[in-house]
Amino acid sequence: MTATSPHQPASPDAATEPTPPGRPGRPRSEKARAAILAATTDLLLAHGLAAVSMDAVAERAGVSKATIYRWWPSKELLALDALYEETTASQPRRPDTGTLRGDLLALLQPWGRLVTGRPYGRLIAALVTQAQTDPAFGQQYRARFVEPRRDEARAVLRRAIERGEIPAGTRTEVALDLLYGPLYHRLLHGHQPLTDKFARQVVDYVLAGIERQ
Amino acid sequence: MTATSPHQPASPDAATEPTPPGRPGRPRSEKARAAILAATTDLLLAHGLAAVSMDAVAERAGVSKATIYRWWPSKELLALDALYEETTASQPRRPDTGTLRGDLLALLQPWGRLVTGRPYGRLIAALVTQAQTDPAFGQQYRARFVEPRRDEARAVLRRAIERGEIPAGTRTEVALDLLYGPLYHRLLHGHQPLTDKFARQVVDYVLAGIERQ
Amino acid sequence: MTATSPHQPASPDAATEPTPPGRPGRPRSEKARAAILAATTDLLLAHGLAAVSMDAVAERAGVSKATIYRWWPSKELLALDALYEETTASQPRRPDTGTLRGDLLALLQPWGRLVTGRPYGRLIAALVTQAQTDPAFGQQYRARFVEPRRDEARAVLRRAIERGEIPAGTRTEVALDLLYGPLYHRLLHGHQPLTDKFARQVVDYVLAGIERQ
Amino acid sequence: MTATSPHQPASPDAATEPTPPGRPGRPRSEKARAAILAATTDLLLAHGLAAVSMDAVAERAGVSKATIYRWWPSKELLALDALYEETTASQPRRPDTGTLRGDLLALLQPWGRLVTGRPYGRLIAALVTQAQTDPAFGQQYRARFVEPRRDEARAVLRRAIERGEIPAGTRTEVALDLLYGPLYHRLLHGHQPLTDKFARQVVDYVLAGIERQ
DNA sequence: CGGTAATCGAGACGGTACGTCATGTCTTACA
DNA sequence: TGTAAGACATGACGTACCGTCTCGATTACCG
Repeated sequence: MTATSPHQPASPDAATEPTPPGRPGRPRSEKARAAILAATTDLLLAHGLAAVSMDAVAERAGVSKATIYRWWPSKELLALDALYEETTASQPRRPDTGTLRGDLLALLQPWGRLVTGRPYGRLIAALVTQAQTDPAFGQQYRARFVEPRRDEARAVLRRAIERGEIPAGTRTEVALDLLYGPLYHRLLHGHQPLTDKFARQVVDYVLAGIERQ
Repeated sequence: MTATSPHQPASPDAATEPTPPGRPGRPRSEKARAAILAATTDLLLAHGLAAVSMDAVAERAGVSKATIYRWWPSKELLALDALYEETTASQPRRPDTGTLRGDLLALLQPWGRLVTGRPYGRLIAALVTQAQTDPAFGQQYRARFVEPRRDEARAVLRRAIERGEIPAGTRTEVALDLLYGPLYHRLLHGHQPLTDKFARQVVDYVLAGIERQ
Repeated sequence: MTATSPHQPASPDAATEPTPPGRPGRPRSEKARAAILAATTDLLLAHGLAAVSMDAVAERAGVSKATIYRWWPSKELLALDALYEETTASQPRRPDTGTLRGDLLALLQPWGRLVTGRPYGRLIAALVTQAQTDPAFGQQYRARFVEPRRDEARAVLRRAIERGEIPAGTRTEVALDLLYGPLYHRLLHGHQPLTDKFARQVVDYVLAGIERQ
Repeated sequence: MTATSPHQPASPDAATEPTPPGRPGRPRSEKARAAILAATTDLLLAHGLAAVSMDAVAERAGVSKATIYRWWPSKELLALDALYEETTASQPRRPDTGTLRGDLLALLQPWGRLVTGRPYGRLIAALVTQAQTDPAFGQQYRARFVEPRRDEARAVLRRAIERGEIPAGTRTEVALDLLYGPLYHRLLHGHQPLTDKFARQVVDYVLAGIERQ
């Protein structure tokens, strides 16, 4: 489900281009699309997902509720799109510092800074909550926000194996959870701060674990 | 905030005894208290926190809404109490298997089985979400569900240090996040299953990391 | 369905007293009831039934929509009650002028003045329209606004028969339609004005018809 | 306003010919016109005017909403045209039975059968309602559905005067209301059935009244 | 025969109102 | 004082029409 495909006609995973040309009917208003996403982002970062009501978004965006429902079936998926558009200015990175340690730090530390820099923790928690109840949503959420990070880190680990830096038998999937799990844990539970130093300690723990196995 | 103290009169952290004796007026109905918590637990496990409305709890418990609000200021704190009462049949354990590895497995694996055995993941996500917005609630949540587990694991690590099984300089706080973080990660994000085997792999990774540092 | 009985619990034709005493729960707000009916009457006479939206009534009455729906299932029945309360200050009359002609004029002419004095024609048309679609509503409407007038006129005709003023075999039901039908016709279709003079001409026509049959 | 003239360019009372020839541009689609009226008639007789939404008509007729609005400014005028086309298969009649009573019965009884044979009462009520609010519409409605009947009956009465069957001073306008008023009354209010017998009784009452005056 | 101009289909859009639901507060009568 | 019952203001929900609009495609005429 993306922002640029009506959800009733069920064009699953339609292209993201703003308006497929040469189609009958009035084309979609790019202005409205942008206003809706901007209004959603504002409300999201200011007061959390609970404050995002379709009425509030419609009013703030100067748009009718029907227009929102035409393109997004729920406020959760709307929030997903808004957050995605907001955060994916930062393109997927391909760090290559020459060492595994450098690469992992280049992944984890900027991510930590991003999610602690603005109240994203609140949003991620809300999205995770929704994902528990709505499996389709959960799949969307993971595909956009979780898997890309895991893919990056997995690639980094594989390159280290190819370089002979770590053993070929390394359990990479578990390592991924050991890398991101503690960061999410601190982000969501807040029992301790999520800092660059903490990310470095996590990386060092995991590297030590890898080398000893 | 506990179930047995009216929240308006602000008797912070009042004792949990059912009814302070020798007070004027009609005593609190223990029957109502139990019915409310039972109804909440039922709704919670059946359909998640979103399905817990004060109206629904009142109707199912055969109780008036005012009575619920008399003792719990929000459905979230009500859910917290209900969940606590439900899960704390399982007492805090003091595992002592003789080895650090055995102790950690005795902590993590039963916990993993508990939270995956029933739809607790959904509840934990919802409570974490609420904790992001409401700091007082967050403190309650952590004090009841997060810190006790960390305390147990911290004690286990300390005993291992005293036994000389691991170095005295071990960064125990980080280790705690490396132990529980990955489990929470899989529980909440669901990208991979949370199994006994996974818990064991996590423990082994962390132990290896500890020994190398 | 009356204004003073909740429509869900289905207490058909409950008493009209504002609040049955000695019942548990918060009593109905008489203030809200009056404000709702007043707001409805205002909107009704100013712009017709089409302008009566539940939202508009709620706002104007300073009342929540839920409160309106608790007592009236539709805006049509609300309008019915409002109009009834508005017009039934004028009690059912028992004219007795000594002659049939005088009695009939005493019924028809004031009625004609009432319905032409304010824009009631519009309302009656709207209620009649609703009555066509909703039989239950139609029965309510007739019982409140049509039958009482027919009852009055029927009584007048019967007394004239008892006095020997008109034949015992007079077809009174048809006569009632001949008396009120033309007045409704002019009120609703507006092809000619509904005046006192017209009412008098109708009465004279019908009296002449009665005597010749 | 007729179906065959665009209402914006304001060609008041334009001819009904399908397409004025010798004009630039694509000619009006007769197919669309017929489909729109047919769809409207279907909806009208099946569920009443309230069920006639522009969206519904457009979908059922396989036509775009813009095309409807191009030719009819409101669903009420659309319904008027549809109803007119539907009912004016029955041409204006010129009854001549030789007697006034026969002529009047020849007018009233078929009309009664027509309007009770299908749910026209509902439509007439709805149109009358609209006529109360929109004077221009009211004029259209009367010109098409009310005045023609009155014209017929008026002609019948005048011929009776010329034949010397009734007095020259007969108040014909009032008589017209006495003839049609009761029938409309029963049609719209439904308190008693509108039958041939009732029409006959009305005619007899009025004839008796005429002769006595 | 190409240009002009009116239609038509499709459908997106800003609005308004619908009827329902949950929240948290309140008012009463009873225990 | 505590409780059951239940009325209330508030505000969001998701849907349905309204009347307007912007497209591209079609179909006549007129030069």
